Amino acid sequence: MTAPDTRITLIKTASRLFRRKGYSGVGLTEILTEAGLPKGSLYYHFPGGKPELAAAATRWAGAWIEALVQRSFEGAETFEGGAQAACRDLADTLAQVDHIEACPVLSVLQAASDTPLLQEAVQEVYTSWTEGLAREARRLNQTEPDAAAYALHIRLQGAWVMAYAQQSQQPLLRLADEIGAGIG
Amino acid sequence: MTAPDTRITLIKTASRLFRRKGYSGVGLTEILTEAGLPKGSLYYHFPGGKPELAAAATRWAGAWIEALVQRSFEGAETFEGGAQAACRDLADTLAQVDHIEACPVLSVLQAASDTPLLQEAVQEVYTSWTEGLAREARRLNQTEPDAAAYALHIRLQGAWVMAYAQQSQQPLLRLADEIGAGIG
DNA sequence: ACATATGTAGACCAATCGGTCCAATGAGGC
DNA sequence: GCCTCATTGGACCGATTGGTCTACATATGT
Repeated sequence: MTAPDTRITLIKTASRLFRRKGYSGVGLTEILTEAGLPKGSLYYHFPGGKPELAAAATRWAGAWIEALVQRSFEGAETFEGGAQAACRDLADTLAQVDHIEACPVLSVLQAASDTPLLQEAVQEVYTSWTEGLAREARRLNQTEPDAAAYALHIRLQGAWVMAYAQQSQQPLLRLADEIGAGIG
Repeated sequence: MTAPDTRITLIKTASRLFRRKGYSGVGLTEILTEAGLPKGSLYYHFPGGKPELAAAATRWAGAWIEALVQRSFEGAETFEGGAQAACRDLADTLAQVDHIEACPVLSVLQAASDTPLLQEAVQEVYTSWTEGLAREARRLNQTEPDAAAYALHIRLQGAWVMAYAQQSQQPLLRLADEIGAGIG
């Protein structure tokens, strides 16, 4: 396996497992077994160990979701329309496997309180999401684009939590409907 | 220490630690040390071990938050007013200590995927919250009370996540303002 | 052909994990 | 005084934790 492949394999595997059991719920051995790699590779690519791997996984997953949302907004002509599309695309993506997975960033958040590296990574991703949404809001001539972006971010977060807890895409679809109906 | 005291001490201590580090991030030894109790007591009161303790802690914390929100709604004359009060009361409660703590139910959620006892407890609490809010919505003659309750629940969840990530009560206060301004 | 650098492979470590088990304690009924 | 039963105290267990260290494979440049 070539070097860059090993790195990205570790990141993807770690991210997937963190989403299922949370940062502290996954051991290095489990990650390495699933990735089919020895411990030496991990500590070669991530000398900082588990926290550094998790920070990289958080940023990688964060960028992936941001790209997904941005794609949803591409065809939209209003901010509301884009927001609805984002909710539905996210719902569909989550429903592609039998188990609804948690937000990869959230799944790592509760371990961030005593891991500065993770704290930084999470805040960076969240900030980037809000800014990305605000950019779309401005592009679509939304009044108060920053407030609208922030509000949407929060609702997506909340709906995803509920979707994960209930193991159903319904909360996200319901959010899309609410946005369409203009429910505050 | 009398029997009921021991039980509630364990629940409170566990809930507090789970909020900081998540279910998997806290060991039984840490809980017992903080509680000043031996292992025998834990397995006497919670024969099911850590999962059973966590389920009890989730329900206890869930009821506590539900009571807080209900109190916020008591003086309200509109659903929006009650929602604003709930956001602000929650923000104030979280700001009473230097560190903004996570939602106790959320802090246990990511461990629920392979722990049926926890899965049940979390779903029970979330359902109870939504129903409680819906009751207030009906009392205050909100049109579509169920939808309004669900929407508020989701926004509170999301805002709390952001508040925890940013270690600031601002997201919750901002949500209160949005509700007042009628931003969708 | 040889030296060097880049990764991989995995044995090994102390510390901690959740859990089990039983002896000691102490209050209440008789 | 004694018996009983609820509860506490804590030693102990095998498994797993994150992390370290060294030996080895492979590729590349000369």
